[in-house]
Amino acid sequence: MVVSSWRDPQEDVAGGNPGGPNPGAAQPAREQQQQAPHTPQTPSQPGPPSTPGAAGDKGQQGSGQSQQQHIECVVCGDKSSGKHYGQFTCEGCKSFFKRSVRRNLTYTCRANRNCPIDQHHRNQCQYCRLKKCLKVGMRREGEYFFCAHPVCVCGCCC
Amino acid sequence: MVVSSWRDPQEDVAGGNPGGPNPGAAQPAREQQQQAPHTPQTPSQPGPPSTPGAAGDKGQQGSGQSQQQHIECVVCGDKSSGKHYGQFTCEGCKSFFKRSVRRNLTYTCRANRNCPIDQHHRNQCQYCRLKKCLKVGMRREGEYFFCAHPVCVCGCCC
DNA sequence: ATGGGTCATTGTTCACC
DNA sequence: GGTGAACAATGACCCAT
Repeated sequence: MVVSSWRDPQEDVAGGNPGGPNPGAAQPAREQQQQAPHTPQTPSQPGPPSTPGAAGDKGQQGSGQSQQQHIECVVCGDKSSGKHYGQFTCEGCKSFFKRSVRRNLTYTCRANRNCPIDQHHRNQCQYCRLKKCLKVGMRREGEYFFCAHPVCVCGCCC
Repeated sequence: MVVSSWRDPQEDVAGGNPGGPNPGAAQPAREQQQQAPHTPQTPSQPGPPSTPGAAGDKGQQGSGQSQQQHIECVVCGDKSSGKHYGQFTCEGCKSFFKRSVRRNLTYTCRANRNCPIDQHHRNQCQYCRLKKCLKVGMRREGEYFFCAHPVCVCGCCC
């Protein structure tokens, strides 16, 4: 099923690079960490306007809906697995926030602290990722309950 | 390690002070200890067996031994430390493949492009080693590289 | 439904050659 | 300058409540 990417052995080895959309010389020393998830799946981009962070409704599918709503992670836009620490986030951002908060981790941005945080860049700057987690309203356990607002205006929790 | 002289117009991220000119302390304190040594245990991959005839040939549970199964690297036959880039490989071939692919390295065989690749000869011809890596099905698909854009527009990494 | 744990897998580092 | 063992981070999956 695989192995189809290998070409003529007479050719250059690196020429048969499987999916190297990165022509040119080697990258500078900027090899930040990236992650290859176990099951790389399409991010299913056509997300409905879930208006993350704006509506605190929990009734996303309260009734017997069998079809699952596609809710985006408000941090990186990946597929959300539910509400975590106050916001709809993916498993990755959930775990990242959990680790960061529980261990009081401190990060440093090597750029200008405005790195884009999306599904493909979220692991490249921990500082900016945590910054965005806090910006969108993620809160550690017990601080806020059932409030999806980045800045609470409903008075239900803070 | 540049741009360390800028000031922070924003709020702190982790509660601590990450803004200090401390480019070396990007990584958090290391204290996690649960990381057991790599014991290649039976992968509970729900997906289809990616290596039908290459990797799982160790008869690993024939007697239900609690001792760790010895899984060979499908490239060189050394001891595998788990599945890497789609196949069971050793740490050496894992790192070699990563370096080769990430940096688009080009190698040249000085012989006839059929050098034997085993544990003791794997470093003698990079061309044939990478050739075998690809032949056995190693791939970097699903890996998140710098960005998904053909031409990076994010400016943070490329 | 959501916080927390697990752990396979990837990324990073750096003696060593 | 390449290699690879050791270390660290990530996130999909599972469980408890």
